[in-house]
Amino acid sequence: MDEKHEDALLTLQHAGIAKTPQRLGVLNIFLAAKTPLSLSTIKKRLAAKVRFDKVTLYRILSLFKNLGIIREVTSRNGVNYFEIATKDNPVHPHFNCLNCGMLTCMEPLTFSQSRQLISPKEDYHVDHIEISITGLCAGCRDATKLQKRKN
Amino acid sequence: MDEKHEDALLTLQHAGIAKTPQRLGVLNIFLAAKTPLSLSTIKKRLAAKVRFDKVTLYRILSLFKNLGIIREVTSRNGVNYFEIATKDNPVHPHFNCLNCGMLTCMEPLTFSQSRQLISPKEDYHVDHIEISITGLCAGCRDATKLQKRKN
DNA sequence: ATACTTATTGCAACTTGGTTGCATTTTTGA
DNA sequence: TCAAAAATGCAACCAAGTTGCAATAAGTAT
Ligand SMILES: [Mn+2]
Ligand SMILES: [Mn+2]
Ligand SMILES: [Zn+2]
Ligand SMILES: [Zn+2]
Repeated sequence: MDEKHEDALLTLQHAGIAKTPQRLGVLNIFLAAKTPLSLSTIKKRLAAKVRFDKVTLYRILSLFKNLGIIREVTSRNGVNYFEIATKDNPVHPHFNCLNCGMLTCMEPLTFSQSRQLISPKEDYHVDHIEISITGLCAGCRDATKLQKRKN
Repeated sequence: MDEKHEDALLTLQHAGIAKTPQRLGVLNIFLAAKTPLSLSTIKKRLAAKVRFDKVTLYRILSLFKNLGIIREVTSRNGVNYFEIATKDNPVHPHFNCLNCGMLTCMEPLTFSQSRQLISPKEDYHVDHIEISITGLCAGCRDATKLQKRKN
């Protein structure tokens, strides 16, 4: 039996929701992913596994998000990304390449780092802090250098 | 002559683009705003001033953004917000109330604060760091307390 | 295993946000 | 004031996401 498939089954079982092929498919995609996934990416990968309607995918993502199985990662271009939200994958900053659009996960902040971010005078109840860093990834930066050399 | 109107005129002049009523209208709305504005808010406020088409508004916002007159502020719900990008209004974190959706501007980070956020090993070229904090604003927190007391 | 109940999916229709091409109007600058 | 250039408005279009409901699949008790 597939290792990932087992994890996916357990997750749905623990959440107390039905184990449908579509949900297992989505969950396995997240479990295998190393970066946050856009909706279109999920759609493509899921299509290779199981028959599904776009409405179903929206509902599954919304359900998983509400159950805390996945979390949403906001990005510049308004496209929504998602990633798995397990205990060993706490909230962390993301790097967003302006050129290729790729999102990569960065190391989570330490407690003292995150405390520095909040001005103590602000009397807000903080739920969470999202940090997103934009720039050029290593690949795109090198490509740009080559480009410049050519010109 | 209106003070803000004057600022708006100068901004367009400096950018070297035509001074149309629609652009002046949008600019004055931004100059008067204390928080980032959503598209729908801008639309409403502009409609009270001048006749315009939605296409025009999209084009103006896109133009202003490219010229660096305004900047985009990403938010949780995928709705795009914009704020004026003058020298005395540098990039800064935002607080986003989960209950009422309100976005408020926070103090900009100091250089040492922002440097702490980047793990030195990451070989990315950083363009800018966006910090967005979610939680409950003072008003909504109090309302929640009252709610709880009632129950 | 079967039958019943409940949850989930697929489909179609619709809403909303945003884009494109082009004719009309406005602004600019001579 | 007038011609050239720029910006706007309009209509048509596209894509993303939502809703209601009937068909189907999963859970559950017998
Ligand atoms: Mn991540
Ligand atoms: Mn701000
Ligand atoms: Zn890149
Ligand atoms: Zn609030």
